[in-house]
Amino acid sequence: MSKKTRKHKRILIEIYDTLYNAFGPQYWWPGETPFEVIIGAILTQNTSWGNVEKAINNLKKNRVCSINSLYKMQNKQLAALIKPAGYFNIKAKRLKEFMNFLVSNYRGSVKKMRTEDTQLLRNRLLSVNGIGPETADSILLYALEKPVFVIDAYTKRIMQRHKLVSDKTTYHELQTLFHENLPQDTRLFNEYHALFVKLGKDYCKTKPKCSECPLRGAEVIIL
DNA sequence: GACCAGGCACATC
DNA sequence: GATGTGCATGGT
Repeated sequence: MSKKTRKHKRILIEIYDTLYNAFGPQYWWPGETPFEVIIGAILTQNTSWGNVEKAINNLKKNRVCSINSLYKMQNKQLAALIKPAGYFNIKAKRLKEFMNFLVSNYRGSVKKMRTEDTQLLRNRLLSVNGIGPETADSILLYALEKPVFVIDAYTKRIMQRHKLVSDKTTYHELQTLFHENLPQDTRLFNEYHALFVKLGKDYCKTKPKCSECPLRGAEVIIL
């Protein structure tokens, strides 16, 4: 192992330890079932989680938070129920696209989907209209418990602000960094990403609060 | 009232 | 390949 690689590993673990010590376990994903996690992953695209919860509660109140119900439901009706999550027309379509995918490829069974090879499944998810890299990886990690590191706006922003990666780093490059320098551990990837979001929400928004940030001082390491 | 939030697809150059 | 735009609600 090269000196540089060892450094990367050390820094990524240090960041994790720092965040974990500061915030403790985050108990992610906030969802009761794998299916609900998937719904949330699609609804939370560019949207605050509070609004997503409202939308999911609407589905539950109307007893339609299931594959069968959503598969059969009209786009228009679904859009009305998920309205609080924003982009409701496009998200209704995306949810239905996923239901079609699940029914036609895995007989509507999340469990069956889970037995699919991870790389293959990721590619198939990406081919579904409305599922991009982050949504696919959120589904793989949080709904299906595959060791896949999720990169989101917070992850990118935090890593860039601390000069841990360049401004032009792509989703794939950033993900590869975590995959190559951490043990392939679902629990670790789960907690790590959740901690990034916690840090992002509390300290690393567009207007950062750097003076109180647990990661202050970790600014000058370039990977 | 502006700005932002746990993206993605599509158009255009 | 890079860059711009539409999608939309609810909280700060």
